[in-house]
Amino acid sequence: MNQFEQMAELLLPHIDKEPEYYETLYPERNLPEGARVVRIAPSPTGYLHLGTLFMALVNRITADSTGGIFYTRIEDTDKKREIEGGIDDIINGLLQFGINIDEGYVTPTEQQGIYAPYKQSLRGEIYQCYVKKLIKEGLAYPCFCTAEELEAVREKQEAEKIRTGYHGEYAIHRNITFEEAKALIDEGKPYVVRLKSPGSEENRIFFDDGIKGKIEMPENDEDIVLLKSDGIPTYHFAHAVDDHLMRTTHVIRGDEWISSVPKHIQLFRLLGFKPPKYCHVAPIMKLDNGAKRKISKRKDPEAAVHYFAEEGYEAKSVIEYLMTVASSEFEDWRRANPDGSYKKFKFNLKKMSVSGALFDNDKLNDVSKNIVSKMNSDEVVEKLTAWAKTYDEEFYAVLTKDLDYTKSVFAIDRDCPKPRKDIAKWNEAKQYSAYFYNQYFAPEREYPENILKEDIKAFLSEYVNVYSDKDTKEEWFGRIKSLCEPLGFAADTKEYKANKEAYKGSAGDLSTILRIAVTGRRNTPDLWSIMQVLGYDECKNRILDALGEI
RNA sequence: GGCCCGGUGGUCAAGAGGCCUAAGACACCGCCCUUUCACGGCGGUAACACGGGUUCGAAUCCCGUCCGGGUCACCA
Repeated sequence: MNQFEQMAELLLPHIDKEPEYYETLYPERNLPEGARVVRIAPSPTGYLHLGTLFMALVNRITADSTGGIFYTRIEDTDKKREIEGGIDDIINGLLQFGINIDEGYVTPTEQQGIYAPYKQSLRGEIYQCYVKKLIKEGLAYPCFCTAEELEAVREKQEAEKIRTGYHGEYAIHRNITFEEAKALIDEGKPYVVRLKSPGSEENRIFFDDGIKGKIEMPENDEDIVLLKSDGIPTYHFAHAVDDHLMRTTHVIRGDEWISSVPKHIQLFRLLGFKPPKYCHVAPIMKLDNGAKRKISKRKDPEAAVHYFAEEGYEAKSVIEYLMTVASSEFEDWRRANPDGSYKKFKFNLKKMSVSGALFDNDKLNDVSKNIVSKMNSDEVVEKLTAWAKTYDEEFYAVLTKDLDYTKSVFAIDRDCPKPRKDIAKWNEAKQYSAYFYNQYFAPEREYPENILKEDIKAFLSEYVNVYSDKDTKEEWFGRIKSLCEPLGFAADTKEYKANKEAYKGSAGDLSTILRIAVTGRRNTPDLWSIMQVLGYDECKNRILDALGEI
């Protein structure tokens, strides 16, 4: 045994498998030409985040567009930051947004696929096997530096204005001998295993990013950590081993990773793996006091995807919006395919924006209003009550007290060719429908200023006598018209516009008065429908009530 | 600071040297439709960061400046 082989046995005596074992255990995939194998590799350090959802979506549609595979892999290599329930939240969250998973953690508890396990904490021996190989080849070594020592080196480098990091002559343990290592280990000193980087800053590496195009960078010369002192791999190393063994073809991830690509490519080469195609996606940004910045879990409520559910956005709306961000071609496609599933859209990574888009709430609302407007009233009530049940119990009780009534409320101006678009999210529904429920009906009747109080009073008191809930819409409006002339109002709008001086107002003004009397608002859907839903007694009471106020 | 990436209306963006007198969508404004509000239709305001090149011709190619963003861990 040479020095390196001795070192390998010293550090990883329990590893008895050769890489070939895993190469055959996890064979190449048999997929049609062009099929892309992609993945999302979340770490359970927090709740499902908008950025993660977006990344999952982009991966999902990449797989869908190429007949490939989308899998999940849990990167739980950081014990310190892990939170309880993190996996559940992320996987369930994706599922709730309709992002189905082909392989890996298909549900929070169920793994699927032959490349299992899909959780890094369960793959320790695999990583160690490859590390052992590297050590044997003299490409990795133990480093016994403490955090303090590393810090001291960095300060020195900063003082001397040298590039910081564990490289070259600053890589203290780079040439450690077997004997030295053994002595330190016998003393019980903790250590990490580092890569003995053969790279040089003088060399350039090139790669063709699937989104950003050609990128050139200095080669990696840092002796990066492969195995942490607890024997768990770092992201870099786990990425190389897992994405190779799981036969990932395209690594689609946030562009904060771009600067690590030289490390990753080096790792793949040294390990004898073919690097995947890297596709770096720009993050979703947020405007903060005039400055653009990456959307942050800590500062922005909409960063945690829970926010959208709480507000009452349909998962579909959020996805639809994210699709418009993912591809500028999507909206055109949507116009051509108004009812098709977004999954049918032929997504092209190259068309993605290279710089981060600002999260646009107006746009989300617009997209969402369109989606809600396409729902029929049954669907609206079903979704709305489901939302209210968990986020607004009181409203839920009000809505479900008489479900048929609620359905008729939300059927107004809806099950028709030109449905209204005034609800983007369910938490707006209470305000929208308040005057239909006496619990919430608190009218502040403000009549148009150009109409005299006495005319309002006269009209309302006349109207209450002729009002019938048996009228068709035409008959109903006919009654309002018939009250016009006697009160000095124009029955015909065109006539009124042509000859305003001759009248106190028009039929439109009178129906506005009625509207205000009945609903307390000036802006409502079709008044006749509203009065039909409210019913004769209620309408009459409200009109009388309004009359009493004047 | 080093290394990367980027900069077209308020926002998202189309744009690959002449089709650009620069699309489209959101937002905003106006008009039409109309019993209100919406919906719908029509129209409008508004942009190639700046400076040098290259070229007959530049939003597009090159250089510089400025401005944004990312990254420099035993985090991912």
